[in-house]
Amino acid sequence: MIEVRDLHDWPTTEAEAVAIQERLRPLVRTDGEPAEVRTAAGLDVDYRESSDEIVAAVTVLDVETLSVVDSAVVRDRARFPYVSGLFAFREAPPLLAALQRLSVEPDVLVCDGQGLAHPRRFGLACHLGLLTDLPSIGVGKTPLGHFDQPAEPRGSWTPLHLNGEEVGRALRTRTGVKPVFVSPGHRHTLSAACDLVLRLTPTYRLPETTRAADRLGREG
DNA sequence: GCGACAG
DNA sequence: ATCTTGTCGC
Repeated sequence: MIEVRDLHDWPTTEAEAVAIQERLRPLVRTDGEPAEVRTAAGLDVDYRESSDEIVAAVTVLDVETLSVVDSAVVRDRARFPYVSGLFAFREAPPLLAALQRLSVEPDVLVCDGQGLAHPRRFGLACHLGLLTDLPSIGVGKTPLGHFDQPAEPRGSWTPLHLNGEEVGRALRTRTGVKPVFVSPGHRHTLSAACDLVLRLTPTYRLPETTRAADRLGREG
């Protein structure tokens, strides 16, 4: 079973949330990657009409066949407003609860959002990876930072820069379609993260892990 | 004052 | 995130 480390209290104010990010950022490891990735978890959150109701969905896929081998859904009420840069304080609590309900421990977490591509280098993927101590990566649909357009063919990429640092890549997962934005979360390198995203993306723009979690959250 | 702003 | 029209491609 996935253990969630008790590294911080859940904040009420933005200042408290920022302080937690600053304190935990040095604990993130950006080296290494899983020795072998047999299973990958997709994490996604669905927002309902009240905008206060949120549904966290996690699906574990066999990386070879891309079939779903485990899943969990948690309905909750958001306890933190949406603030760019403080995303995790809104989405992480139900996602962690869903992760704890899994019976299969995935080799890597594929998060819907950024990892190191974050103003304080502590995006959702870093936060979830650190609290579970699992390898994690972020795959965002919208960039946080600046990039040049990668070449048209699938697999092409360009660096994603933020505050003068290279924090991730704009990666073309499908020829002629706008790229996704990949950055390391915890215990994972950037290049291995991009390799994994391409393996999880044989057909569409977004990884099958994310697509499966999105579908599950929409139903449940 | 103006633009930027993960989901 | 969600809303919404038009266009392209399989």
